[in-house]
Amino acid sequence: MTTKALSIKDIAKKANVSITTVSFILNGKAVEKNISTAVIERVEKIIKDDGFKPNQVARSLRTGSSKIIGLIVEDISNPFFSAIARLIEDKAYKKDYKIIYSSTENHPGKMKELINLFKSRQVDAYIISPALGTEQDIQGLLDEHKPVVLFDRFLPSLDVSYVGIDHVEASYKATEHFLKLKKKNIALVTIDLDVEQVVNRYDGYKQAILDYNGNQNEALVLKVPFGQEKEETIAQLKELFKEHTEIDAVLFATNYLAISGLTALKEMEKVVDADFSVIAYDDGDVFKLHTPQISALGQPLEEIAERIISLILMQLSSKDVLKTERVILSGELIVR
Amino acid sequence: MTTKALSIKDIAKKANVSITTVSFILNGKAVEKNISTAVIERVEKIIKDDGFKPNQVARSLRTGSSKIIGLIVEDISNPFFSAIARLIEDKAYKKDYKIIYSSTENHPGKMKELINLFKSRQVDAYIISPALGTEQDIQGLLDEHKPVVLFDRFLPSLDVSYVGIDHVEASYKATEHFLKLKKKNIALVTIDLDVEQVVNRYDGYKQAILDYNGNQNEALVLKVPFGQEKEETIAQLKELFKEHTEIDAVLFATNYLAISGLTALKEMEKVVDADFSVIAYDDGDVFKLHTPQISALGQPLEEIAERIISLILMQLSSKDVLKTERVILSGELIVR
DNA sequence: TCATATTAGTAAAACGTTTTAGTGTGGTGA
DNA sequence: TCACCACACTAAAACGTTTTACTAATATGA
Repeated sequence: MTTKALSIKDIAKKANVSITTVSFILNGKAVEKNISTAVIERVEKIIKDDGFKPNQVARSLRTGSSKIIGLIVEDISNPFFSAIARLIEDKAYKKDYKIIYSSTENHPGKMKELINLFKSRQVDAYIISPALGTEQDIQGLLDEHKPVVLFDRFLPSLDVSYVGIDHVEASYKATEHFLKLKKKNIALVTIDLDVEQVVNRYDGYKQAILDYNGNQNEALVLKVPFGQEKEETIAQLKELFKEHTEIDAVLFATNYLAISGLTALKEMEKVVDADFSVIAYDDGDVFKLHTPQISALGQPLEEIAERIISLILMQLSSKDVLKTERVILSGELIVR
Repeated sequence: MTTKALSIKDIAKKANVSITTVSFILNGKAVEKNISTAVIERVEKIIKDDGFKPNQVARSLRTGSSKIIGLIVEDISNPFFSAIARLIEDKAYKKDYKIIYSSTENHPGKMKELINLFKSRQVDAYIISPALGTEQDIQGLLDEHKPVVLFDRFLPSLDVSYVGIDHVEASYKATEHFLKLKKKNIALVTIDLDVEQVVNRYDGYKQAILDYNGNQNEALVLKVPFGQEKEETIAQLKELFKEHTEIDAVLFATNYLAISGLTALKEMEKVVDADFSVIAYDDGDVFKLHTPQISALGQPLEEIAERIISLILMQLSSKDVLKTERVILSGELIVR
């Protein structure tokens, strides 16, 4: 039963033509290369009847390209990333590209390893949600003129294409919403990381309070250490809410912080209501089904995926290096 | 800046040895092949200093294996699958295997396409959560003696390894829990699909009611059409709950059905409480944070991933075809 | 001293494609 | 009739490895 896979040679033999001819036909170069329609049809019939599929590995070796796009995210099991992955995969598939992915798991060395691994597999393009300190690794790809698109997180020191949302605007909108509801003591729960998209969320929050002459109080800004255990975060949050009973609104800067926050509140038996409002970054079933429903800053997942893929495909289909493009989309405040 | 990647030839030239020698060293066959330690050290130093990484594509072409495992699921953005994917990826990575994945999206033809694509990429092994009607495709892989492990869903007609949980037992446990709480009218919300793991959930439910002399009522079993739009499902559920006000407990047979169910209840303003209990299949933050908290049948994700990978690796490392193994784990009823 | 082992390596084929540089035939124009 | 071109196709190199079969030199045993 173990039949060795057919090769182009078998097809050539069967059709009584050369390997070259079969290859031309396979690659749609038949007319251009003056292959007669009779031969084309004969060969195509055999290919179809025998179900011959060219060996992509050999093809990659020869052409240097693989029709594979590498996707590197921090954690594929984060709903935001898995949703994006699914959408990207779907769109890429339609253009005959496959996705090979990996999670970096906040492990600093892993990015370099992954990039090397992907390179040795002759991956054609890279879609990366970059961790801190991976600038050089990504610059390496750019130096080799590989198509690269960053998303979700941006590295300002790199001249590279990017798709993401305007985090200043998004957290401004959320904070503004609180202020219009006459909230006086708005807390921000964010992470302790000096990267653009985190800083931006903080900036939008601060700017809104400033513009509305709100109550500025650094004590209400909690910066959770990056990568900290969930239990620890919950404990910290409980303390915040206990110490600062004046808090009447909280903006959580990531979806998992919001989940930890809601867990903390639940454990404290503190309810979310008109006197204590919450907005979460990224939307999800958890927030929709929560009692009461939780307002959220939704990211336009479909559009993010669409833009990423079209940037990648443009670079892939162009002979020369295109100039980088930064796509900044708007988050949507979903008031519940 | 565009430096062509180094090849084994460059290393050989630089070290003044043959390509063969470098290859032997790279593959740890140096001593076996009587290469002197002096040469080994010299070559290894050059490899390290120059950061040479062998081209995996060429290696695959020659050896016929790729160090890639294909993962095929219905939808990577389903939290159950993305959680498993993450765990599998992590464990595979440690053994130097990478994952290439795809979602079949309930599209019947896509499985065959994907398998062909993966074959043409010389994927070494397959981890599949099979959709209905894909028996022949998977049998094709078995015929070629490719390592295959199914998970989550099983295809009884195939002699293939499998990792999953005992769904009869799980839904029995859930239903039994309801019965011990003196529930009289226990509804089951499941999907209208004639596959083992779905039928099993139904069987466990029925058996428990039988064993406890409970109230058997087919009208309380809702079989939602597979692949139906969420809105439609919610409407159906509302109708069920409206028509049958006697229902005092509901077991949802999948996580997304539970989410639709909770949404329906929320929209009807019907609360989950002592008089109306709910158990969801698969655990998640949604259920933990729900008010009240929702009991769930948790699957041992870590162990499932562990078992899948170890089955795959065993098959991969064995010369001959191993006999198939079916690993049936227990789901855990998390009472909240 | 001669045959034989052992040591330390290498040349070349093979994996399955793509692509460059041909080849041989028949037709056309002058 | 000769030069040239279009047409229809092909031989062989190349991509970067692994692996088989070999060589040449030295060591060993009788």
